[in-house]
Amino acid sequence: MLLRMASLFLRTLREDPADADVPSHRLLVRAGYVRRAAPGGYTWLPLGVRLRDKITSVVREEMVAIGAQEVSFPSLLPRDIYEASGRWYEYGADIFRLRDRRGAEYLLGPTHEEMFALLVRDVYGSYRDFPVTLFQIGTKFRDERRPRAGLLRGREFLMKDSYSFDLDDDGLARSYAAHRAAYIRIFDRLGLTYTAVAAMSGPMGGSASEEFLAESPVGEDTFVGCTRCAYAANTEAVTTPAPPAGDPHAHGPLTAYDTPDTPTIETLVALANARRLGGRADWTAADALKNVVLSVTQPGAASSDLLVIGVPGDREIDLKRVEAALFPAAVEMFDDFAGSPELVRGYLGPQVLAKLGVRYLVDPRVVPGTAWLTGANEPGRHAVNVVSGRDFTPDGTIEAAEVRAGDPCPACGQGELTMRRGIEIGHIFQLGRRFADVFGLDALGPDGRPVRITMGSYGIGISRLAAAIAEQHHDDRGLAWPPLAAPCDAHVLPAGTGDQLTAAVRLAEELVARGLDVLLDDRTGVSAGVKFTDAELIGIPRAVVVGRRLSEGYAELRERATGRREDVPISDLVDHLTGEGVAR
RNA sequence: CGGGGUGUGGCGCAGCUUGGUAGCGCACUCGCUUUGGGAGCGAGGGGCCGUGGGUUCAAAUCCCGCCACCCCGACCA
Repeated sequence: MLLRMASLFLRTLREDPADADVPSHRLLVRAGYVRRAAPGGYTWLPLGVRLRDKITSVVREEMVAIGAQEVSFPSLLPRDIYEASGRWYEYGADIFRLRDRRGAEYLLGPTHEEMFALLVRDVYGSYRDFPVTLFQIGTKFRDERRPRAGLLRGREFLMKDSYSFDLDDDGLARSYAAHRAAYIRIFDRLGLTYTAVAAMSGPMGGSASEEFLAESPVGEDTFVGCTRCAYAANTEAVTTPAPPAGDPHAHGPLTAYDTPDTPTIETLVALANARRLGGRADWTAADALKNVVLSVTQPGAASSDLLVIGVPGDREIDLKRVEAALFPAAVEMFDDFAGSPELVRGYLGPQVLAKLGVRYLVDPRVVPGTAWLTGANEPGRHAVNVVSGRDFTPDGTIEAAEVRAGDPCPACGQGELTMRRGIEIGHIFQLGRRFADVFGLDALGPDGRPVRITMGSYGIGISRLAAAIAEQHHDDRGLAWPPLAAPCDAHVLPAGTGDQLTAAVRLAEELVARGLDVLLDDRTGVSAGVKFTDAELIGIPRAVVVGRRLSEGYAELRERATGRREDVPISDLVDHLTGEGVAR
């Protein structure tokens, strides 16, 4: 199709919008793709709609290619369905809720597992019907705490979500693998640099789970890779290798010392070395056991429980990892020490927790037989030789400590972990039977007995994908779309006062007749320089400048991404642009 | 939700300290010139200064509340 800039609803901005910080947001607004319309909500302008449609087409093609069938659900959903699955509460404040005129409660769908499970239950009943995979492409709503970075994190966004329904675990594994392969094709075709990492499954529950992260300095996810093997994981999913356990009775007796004014690990270690506590002067933060008090609230619960987590003193607690480990509970740092005098802030040790009935979880490095320097549960006192398995017994282990670059790889044990940042563009996981159990999603088996269906759930944030592509494909002049994401295949722009416009229109029409989408800069009274800068800002992969060599029968072909320029006979241009050069 | 910052024509900003009828650049309209790298000259249109209250003869400017946005920390496609 032909887009004529003389009439296109578009106004490019010469300056960066003040509220845009990340490149994708800045450039998408400046180049006239989107405009902010509401907190976390964006208006898509004609160029943006075309961009979105191109990306959507690639996603749709690959979903159809693995046999998925497209449906479309409403966004306005009744409360009871989400109450049945428990997510009315689990999602908490992240859900948009509203009432109709009769007071009935609704939500704006943040994702649609429940609806798909119910749909399949209501339509299909026989084992012969399965497996089946359905998907939709539609608007999702989440009341994000902090929408940011334009399209990267909105409260209303476009998402492709699909769901597989299988009779058994092997089938689910096959559906999952098919989606994984489809996602790889989608992100490859859209020109993204990305990594699939092991992930926690988040609010949907379930087991096997991977996130696709597009590498970007503005990404919100930190993930790790290994220097020696192919291991990659979200930091929340990183596991800590445990050292071998030792003999709890091979240590000297627990001894408490006065350690005034040592509420932090730093001050404690300094004092322990200065006074040679336990007869040694080589204490480090890693010898101390840091005990952090958290307040844990189960979804829908009115009150919260105390939880103490013990980690080596040289590590911080990573609350994101704790929340992932304790999901769906909400976790906060506990700060009401005044109201709980038995918990001595700065001098807390695990020795008393069992007596107090407080749950105690430890880092996997705190194995039985390890001896620690830790609080003595009195202001200004610490104890040495506090031994796990002798002086305290944890209720279990938890991945709560921060992950650091240089940590050993949990997969190969040889390499070290490195940290990178990425934008989550896709998430796939094996849900299992959680929703099928809730809604009684069964198929009648060949033996006449019901078989519980197992589900997979797979998402791609399409509007976020547009931003992620922009993040990876731009320069200081503007956007530079990969061919399959670009709103048009070619940008034709006349530069000159003579017959260039006529020739450019003719060329554009020929290209359109050959199936290309063409952006034609037929604006009059606009200097060539303006057209060039706008073209570079908008970022169509290839531009044809019909200019000063028109009289010789030549036009200039420009490649946006590389900056390559070449004079080509106009008679050859159509073949040039429609030929094998255009990746489909 | 905690910390920091900002709200003035469509966009980017000045004006606020020291109250006195709102200004610059871009964009937009008209005319002439210009036309391969964000053109020049001239003439124009457009703003209840985020919002509500207060102080004052008088508030963009001072005071209080609220709202929104951006950045940094706790969640997710």
